[in-house]
Amino acid sequence: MLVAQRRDLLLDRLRLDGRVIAKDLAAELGLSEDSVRRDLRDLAAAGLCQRVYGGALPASPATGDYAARQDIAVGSKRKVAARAAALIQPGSTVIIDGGTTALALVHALPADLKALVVTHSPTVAAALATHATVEIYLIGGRVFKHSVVASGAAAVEAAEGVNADLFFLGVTGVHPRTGLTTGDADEAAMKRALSRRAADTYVLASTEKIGAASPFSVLPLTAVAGIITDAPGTSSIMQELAEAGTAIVTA
Amino acid sequence: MLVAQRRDLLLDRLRLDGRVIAKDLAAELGLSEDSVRRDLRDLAAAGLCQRVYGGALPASPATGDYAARQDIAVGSKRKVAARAAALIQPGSTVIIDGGTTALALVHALPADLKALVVTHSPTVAAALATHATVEIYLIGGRVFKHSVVASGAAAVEAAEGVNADLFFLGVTGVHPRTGLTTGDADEAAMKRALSRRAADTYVLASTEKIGAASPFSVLPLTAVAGIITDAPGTSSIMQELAEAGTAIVTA
DNA sequence: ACCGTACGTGCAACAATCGGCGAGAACAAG
DNA sequence: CTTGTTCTCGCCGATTGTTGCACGTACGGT
Repeated sequence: MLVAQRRDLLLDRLRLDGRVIAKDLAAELGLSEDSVRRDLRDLAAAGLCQRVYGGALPASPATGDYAARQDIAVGSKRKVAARAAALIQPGSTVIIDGGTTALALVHALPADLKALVVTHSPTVAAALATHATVEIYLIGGRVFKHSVVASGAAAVEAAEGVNADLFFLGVTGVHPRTGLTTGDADEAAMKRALSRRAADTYVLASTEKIGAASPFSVLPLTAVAGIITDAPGTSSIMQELAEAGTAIVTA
Repeated sequence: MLVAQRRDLLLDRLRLDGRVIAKDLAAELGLSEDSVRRDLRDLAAAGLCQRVYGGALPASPATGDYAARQDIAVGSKRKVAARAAALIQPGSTVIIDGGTTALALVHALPADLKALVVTHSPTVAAALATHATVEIYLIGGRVFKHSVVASGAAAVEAAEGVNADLFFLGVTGVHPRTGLTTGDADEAAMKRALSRRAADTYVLASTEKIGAASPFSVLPLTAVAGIITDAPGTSSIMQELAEAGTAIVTA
């Protein structure tokens, strides 16, 4: 076991378990707690984890000194992405939509996940290229710039050949009455086409999407298996969604 | 055991095992740890692996295979890219291959160029998204990670529907006798398919490609309209190429 | 307030690294 | 055939990195 490898392992455990206990790791790896502590100290110094008494936690997203709003949005997206990633079964086929939340999902995938990811987003595909074990199938077509995804007739046609277990749908609005909406008609059609090719569709809805509505309707709320969000269930909009029978997956 | 052979073995082990331990390799090959270390050091300098205490790890695709190669001969690539961009007529349809030189071409495109760019590289497509006036058509298919392009049957089929004026072809080797070569058979087939769909094919050949050869043949030198390179025409390889009747476009 | 546990630091032993050196092989030029 | 050059390889010594242990301190639960 190389030192650098061990540190990667620590970071993996942090991502997967959300924490690391120095004593346990020392026992598992068969070395002294001192060494584990030293590693954690170094990783913390590099900003890769947060040191706590007894072990360490993943680096809190709020470590940076960015604009506060951006941090919240990023944190929200990351939470939603992490919850979405947990839904993916090894060996399954997953369709991932375009957009920033979908991109966060790519980064939240476990490093050793073996799965086939289908996407119509070149950005998602490019980001996945750095993942060791995931296979990538890219849906081609006319690329629309505002959201950087392939859409149009050719893309819909290419999507018809796909059969997936899950589809992670990104939208710009989730509203109790208008349902799931987005800003472009062609894109909405593309999202519908992808949704038809998956057994279950989950919506990636970071906080700011909840209660918002955009011009073009994608799907009714009843057409999806669940909405993944980190918005608090106590808000009136969330309660309306719950009353409408929508399954809420809390991140 | 030849030196080059030994280094290939090291890279194979890195791919297969995800790590190499200097001590073990030295014992296995029956030579001193110093030699193994020297090899690892050189490979790391070339961006092909990441040196760590006790051995080496594969270069992460994010920073290594792709990003490190990007560092190498960046000036050369940029010159070639600028010359290639000058060949594009406004209003034409252009196919752009994958790879770092192709990416340089994207950045070298005039900001006000109106053209349709067809590509099977998600990286190229994503980079083009920031361009104001260029339209993008993405060819989908199975994405191969080492070069981050869509290849395979579906991609070839999707390419059949395209008719372009120019194809900018990226290869890893340009040699007077072996012609144009690359490192993957499927990729070579894809490049041939794209070449058939364009009236003229130009090769993007930064200096380090000239005189090099890779396992799989893409096209003979006679099949392309020209080779864009910044290698000096005085070198013996370049003179051999010229004598073989290859059109050289000097950057 | 007390006690067990975790923490950090300094230390010693050991392993790995790096640069330089010289021996030997391969090769070209005279 | 001899000479000189270049490359590779193993070895040496100085340096740096890693590890476990000991000791005093800080922390958290009871």
